[in-house]
Amino acid sequence: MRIDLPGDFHPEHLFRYLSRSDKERLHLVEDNSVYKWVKAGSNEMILSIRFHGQELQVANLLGDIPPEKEAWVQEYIEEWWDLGLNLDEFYRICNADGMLSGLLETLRGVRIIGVHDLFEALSWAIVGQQINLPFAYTLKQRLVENYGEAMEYDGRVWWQFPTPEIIAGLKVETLRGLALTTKKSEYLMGVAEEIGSGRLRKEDLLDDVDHAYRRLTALRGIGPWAANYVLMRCLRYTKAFPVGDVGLQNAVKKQLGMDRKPTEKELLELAENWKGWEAYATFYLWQSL
DNA sequence: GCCCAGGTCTGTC
DNA sequence: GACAGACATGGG
Repeated sequence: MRIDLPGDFHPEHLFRYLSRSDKERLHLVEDNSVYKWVKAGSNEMILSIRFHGQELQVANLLGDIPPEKEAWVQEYIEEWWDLGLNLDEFYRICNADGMLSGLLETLRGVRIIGVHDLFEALSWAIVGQQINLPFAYTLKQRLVENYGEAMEYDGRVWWQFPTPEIIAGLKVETLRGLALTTKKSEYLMGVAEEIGSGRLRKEDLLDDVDHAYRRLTALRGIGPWAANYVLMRCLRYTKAFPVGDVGLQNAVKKQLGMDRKPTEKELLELAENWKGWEAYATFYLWQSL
């Protein structure tokens, strides 16, 4: 099947982002294609997504894509790469902003790469707090390879992120053994329990960003940064804004040639120009590093 | 060895 | 509400 791409889409940005760690186990980038093992209800597929001009050619390595699942596949990919969003308003904001206008020259067309699964997004936010990104990927790899489901196909091992049920059933000491801190282990298991029990569901967070923020920050281990990170990457609110993010701070420091990181107050002042598109501004600034 | 890393919680004032 | 200290480990 085929999926049309937005006119300004540049796959090299996507490839760069998806390839940024060799510890990533949840998708594979090779040649001109992206591969991912997905479950659509009772159907399992290894999607092969190939870039061909302004369209994607999508296939299933495990067989055909069932006709009744085509819409699911299209929606899955469009949500993953935010293909359905019109960025014209964001571009106008960039062009009117001294700092962002420069970024637009190289990044135009870049879209926020999403994380479908709420548990995975929250886990990544918890794991990645206050550590460098390479180490965060190491921890994620350990979680996936120890507690995720594996499948062998075509001489490779394909992985699913661990389910909340599995993680909730572990012991703190076990997760400590992966080099997670005691606190992070507790946070992870708490979130796993909350989602696994059905008390926290992604679909309940999609309508109202303020409600979603309150619900997320009520979880132990999820503070303002992590909540906004999840609002941005998983729930796709374009106004989510992880102000406390050190990557964002470093990007602004670099763009403005500052000799120190900007304060939160300074960031909020800059963001006055980005109303409604703070998440995209943040993502573009991340990409500028 | 030192500083920093895609922060959050807890206790104190 | 503001602020300091603890958390704990890896990367540069």
